[in-house]
Amino acid sequence: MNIETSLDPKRRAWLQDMAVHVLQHGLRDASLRPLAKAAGTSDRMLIYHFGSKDGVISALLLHLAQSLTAHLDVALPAGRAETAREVVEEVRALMQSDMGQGYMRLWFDILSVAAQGDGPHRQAGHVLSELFEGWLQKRLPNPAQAEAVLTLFEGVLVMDALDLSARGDAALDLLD
Amino acid sequence: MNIETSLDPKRRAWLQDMAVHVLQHGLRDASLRPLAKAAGTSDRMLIYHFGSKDGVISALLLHLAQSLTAHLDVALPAGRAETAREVVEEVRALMQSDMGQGYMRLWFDILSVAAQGDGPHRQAGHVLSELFEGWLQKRLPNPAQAEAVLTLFEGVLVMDALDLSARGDAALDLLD
DNA sequence: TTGATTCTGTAGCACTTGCTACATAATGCA
DNA sequence: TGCATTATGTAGCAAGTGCTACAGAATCAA
Repeated sequence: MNIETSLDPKRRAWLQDMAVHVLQHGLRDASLRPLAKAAGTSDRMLIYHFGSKDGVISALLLHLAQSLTAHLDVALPAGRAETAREVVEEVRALMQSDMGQGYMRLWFDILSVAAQGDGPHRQAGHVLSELFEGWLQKRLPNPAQAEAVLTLFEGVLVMDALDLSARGDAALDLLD
Repeated sequence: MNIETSLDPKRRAWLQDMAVHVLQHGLRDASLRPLAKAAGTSDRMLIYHFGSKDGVISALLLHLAQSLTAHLDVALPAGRAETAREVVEEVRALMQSDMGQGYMRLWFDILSVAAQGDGPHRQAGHVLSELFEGWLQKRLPNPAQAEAVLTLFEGVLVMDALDLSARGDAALDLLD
């Protein structure tokens, strides 16, 4: 079953392809057959290699979390001196790209399942939050701000998802 | 078909019962047969009276929005002078109740579908946002704060949903 | 070469989904 | 009373769900 061979190149390729599919279509209707089709294999194979659908989704969420941080580091490298507001607005702008929109959909899918009490999705939420908070710490003029900025940014994200960006703009004034 | 007879007592009773069910189980697996069972009728009847599943869900979301504001007004009547932080913390505490948790799950379900571009859910998101923003305006010492406070509160809600309340606490300091 | 283990395709099962066909019962109007 | 509209139950369909059974192919150790 190769339960923990993340280095298996075939699995990596599958995860890569499935990640693309999920970023386009969301986690909500990520069922085995479409996922398998996106990966160029069959549902039978996914079950065989990951044990169950939950196994597939968990591996996929981990892979996506790593992809996101990689993308963030490339798009917005650390080191430039910025105000908290500038940092937030840069990430916010990044989230308007196609890739960003995909991650945003994914994020809300995770939240809605996590809010129902699902363990794996809540854990994925924690991982992503911590990754992003660490990323913020390295770029904020005052790293102690990271928790507050993270929370505020989540709110801004919600507003942007609802096409209510003006509310988010107003909230950014709290950072000055 | 009685397309707009919201006053029809039978429909109102159905919506009431379905709302209870949705607050307990979330919108995510709110399919016709369970909903019909909760309402004491059949899927056949729901389709007949609401036209389609979308018709059922739309009516249900509207009903739930009205219920929420009613609950909020009862639990936290306006008129007492409070700081912005006190207002937020009171609503936040209310959201920890069983009823509040139900609405929170509902809210994230709406967000995750709205983020995929679904019209009716996005509209429901707007309605709920505006209702809540108006509710905030009537209670904040400075009503102009409402937009920023709304955004911040959404972020706090996300953190609480992930059991990361400490992050939310840190963000509340921004209000002082 | 043999034998065991790992892989992969084809079918299919039991279930849930939204929705429809059809027949029947209830209801209001003439 | 007769008729037409409305209302409701029973069955079922086509599609999609996660997952399994079974058979055959590939691979590797002996």
